Amino acid sequence: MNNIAIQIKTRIPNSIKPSETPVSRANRPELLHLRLLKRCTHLIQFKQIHTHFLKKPSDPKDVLLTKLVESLVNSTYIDYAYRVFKQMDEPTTFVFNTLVRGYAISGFFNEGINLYIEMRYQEVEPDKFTYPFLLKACTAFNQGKVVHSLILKSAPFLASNIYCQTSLVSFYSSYGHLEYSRSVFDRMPDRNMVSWTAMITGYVKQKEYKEGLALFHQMQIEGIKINEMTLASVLSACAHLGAYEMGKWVHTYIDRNRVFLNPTLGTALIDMYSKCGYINKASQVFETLPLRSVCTWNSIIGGLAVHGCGEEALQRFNQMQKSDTIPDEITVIGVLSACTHSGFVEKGMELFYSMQRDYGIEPSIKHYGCLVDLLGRAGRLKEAYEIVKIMPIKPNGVVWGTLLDVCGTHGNVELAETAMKWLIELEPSNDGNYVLMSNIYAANGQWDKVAEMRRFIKNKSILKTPGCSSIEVNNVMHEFMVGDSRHPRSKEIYSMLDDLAKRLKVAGYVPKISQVLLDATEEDKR
DNA sequence: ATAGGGTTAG
Repeated sequence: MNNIAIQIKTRIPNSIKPSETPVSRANRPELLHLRLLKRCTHLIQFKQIHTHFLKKPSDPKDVLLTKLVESLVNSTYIDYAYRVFKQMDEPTTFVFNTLVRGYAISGFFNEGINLYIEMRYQEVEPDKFTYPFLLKACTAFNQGKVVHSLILKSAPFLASNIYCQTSLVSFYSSYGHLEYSRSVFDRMPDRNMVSWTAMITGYVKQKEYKEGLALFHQMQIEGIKINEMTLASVLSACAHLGAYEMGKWVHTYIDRNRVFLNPTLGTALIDMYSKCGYINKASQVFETLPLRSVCTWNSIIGGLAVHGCGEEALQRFNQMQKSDTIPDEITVIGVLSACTHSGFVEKGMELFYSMQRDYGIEPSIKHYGCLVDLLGRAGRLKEAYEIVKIMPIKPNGVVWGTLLDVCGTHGNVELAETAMKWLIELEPSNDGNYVLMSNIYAANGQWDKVAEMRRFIKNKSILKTPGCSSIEVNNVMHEFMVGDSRHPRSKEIYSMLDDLAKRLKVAGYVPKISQVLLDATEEDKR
């Protein structure tokens, strides 16, 4: 840590004591400063060089200060970088850009935006680097729109810059405005792999998985190169859709083209197999990965958890800690979920109450949600309700919904009603809650309450989300809704379903109809 | 010096 200070003292004594020997050509202090700057990691080292430089500044002064600002920003010492910046005679576009970037990556978004304003006041011209950085400092849709108009109005020569445009595509999609992303994307004169990937990722992040995959297919038709980032997004779409064939195709592509399975792509692949129901394949991929990140571990642990492989999930958790990977809050959610799905109640509680001490992770509302589920599914409804009552974070709809769900499983109508009261406040238009409550009444034979519930739903005009499922055939995703007749071969499909139902009946399969809403005919329930 | 990536409780 003090190496650099020692080096300054031993290697350039002439500038510490200026009266001694004259500076030789081979020992020019400004070059030494620059060389030493590259090796700085701690703030104190930067300060030493800075102080040393100020005592005997070499010309031009701004050259070293610029380098110093850049190094400080890259080491996230943003406040000190600003102090150095203030000492400059004529800050350049580069320095302003660097500071805007520094503020944006350090989370001081307003400071970043203010610095851009300062830049324009001082009549320093923005360049092609300025706006991608400025967009990183934007924290609201409207701010990004302003930046977009700034580009169009005050820097029209940048409007067709691929970096600025890709930044806009990605900015708009992260604020949920895919139509804006798409309009920028469609107007781009040149699109490369990065811009296509940004647009695909935009769709995937906004849960428009089918559109994301469609764009990926188009990207391939147009012969654009793809890389591991593209494929990670595509696999995420496959995971959410359950598009197993497409996911397998990506895996084959990776193998055939020797795409490097970096931790991100590996994680996406594991998650795809796991969400498609192939937990063994997920484990296989996990084993073969050369590098794993905390997300990789989280994905396999969470996958094992929901597949009911609690023992294996706990083993992975131990293995993870032995491999010096620090668990994060998502890891804990995965492990708690493993305990829930395998009935390890005590183990789960132990983890919950020690997570702060052992891992420095403060329980979030999601962890409390897991705890309620853990106790509730095990039938310990009283304790689950106690947690909801005393938890330090205001319980949200998920927490009350969890409680409602476990009340259904264990037939506690009274507590279910309590949960429902809160859910009417917190999630008034979540139709699933009303259906669940109604089913709980039905299972308990309280048909009058079921009818009351139904009137309530009708009065509040709550729309039931249509049941929807999808299936992939020859790489095309087909969506089906309840009562759907949009498919060109829907008549054939329904007659096939009838046939299947008959054959299931013959085979002794009994559909679970006890909890179907209301007093429908036996036939409809089935 | 710039743009794009994976995992998260009912």
